[in-house]
Amino acid sequence: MEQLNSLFKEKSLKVTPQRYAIYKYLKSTKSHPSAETIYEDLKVNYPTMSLATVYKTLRTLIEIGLVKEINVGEDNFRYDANVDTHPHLICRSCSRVDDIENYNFTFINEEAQKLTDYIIEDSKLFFYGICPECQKEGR
Amino acid sequence: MEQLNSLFKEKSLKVTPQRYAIYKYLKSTKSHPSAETIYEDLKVNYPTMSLATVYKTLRTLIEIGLVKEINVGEDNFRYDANVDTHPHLICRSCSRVDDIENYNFTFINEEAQKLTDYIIEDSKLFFYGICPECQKEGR
DNA sequence: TTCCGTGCAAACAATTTGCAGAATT
DNA sequence: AATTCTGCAAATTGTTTGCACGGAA
Repeated sequence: MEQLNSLFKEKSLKVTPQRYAIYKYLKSTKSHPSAETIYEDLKVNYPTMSLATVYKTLRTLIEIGLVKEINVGEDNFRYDANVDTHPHLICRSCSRVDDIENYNFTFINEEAQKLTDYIIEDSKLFFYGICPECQKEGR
Repeated sequence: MEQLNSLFKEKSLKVTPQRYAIYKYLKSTKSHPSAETIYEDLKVNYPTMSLATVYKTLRTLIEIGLVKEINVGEDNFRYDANVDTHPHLICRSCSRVDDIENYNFTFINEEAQKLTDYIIEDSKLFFYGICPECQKEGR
């Protein structure tokens, strides 16, 4: 949360309860929720929270680099407060999205840099398959 | 086009001028167009073409595996008739999308497989940076 | 003749925007 | 006190759907 406070001060953005709650929520989960899901979950404790505020806050957090936006092939975006570049696992049966952690994939950026005249700054890597739970269910 | 003809026959789908044109267009370009762009470009020669038909055809082509859908972080999807798994380069200045070809990245699937209990079937890899043209323009 | 596809318009869903009132600095 | 943010509703945009007509098998 210190990151939020100091970065907001620096950019002269206001730390409102809504913004705080949204960022804290994203920091606390690994489920890569959509805006709608964030909204639904926060509404319980923040009954006046509006979906528009969720979207506006997410946009702000993305702009200052505290959140990343991903699209795994659905009709909506998902949000992740883990901004370290890391691969995602997407289950094509239940649509859950997991992280691959503790493994450094950044070498692929360097690998790609050798193959192109682009200046490569970042990458997104998605693996598609079947999660352990769905395998057990025989899906 | 043989792929289209034989696959369509197999699935008892009809090869209409619209479907043929959309697939031929996608096969002929490396620009990863959106549905809207495909529609605009084909309208010149197919004045009765409808955007709904473009969407329906793309859905059909995806289902039989002749086209892949990608989302590079924009508000819409882009379509690619190169269905071999290959990485994409996205310019964060002009939004163009290029391919990385002639390099096999599939080893990352195997690499990821070691790190997870998912059954990994496919992957999507996007590199973000600045394309050569935008570099020249100093963007 | 049957079935499937097209194209129009309407429907839908995700996201953005405008603005008045409210809260933060 | 000044500025920024919230929350509502309306607007916008990308995509899908329903359905009558047309055309291919």
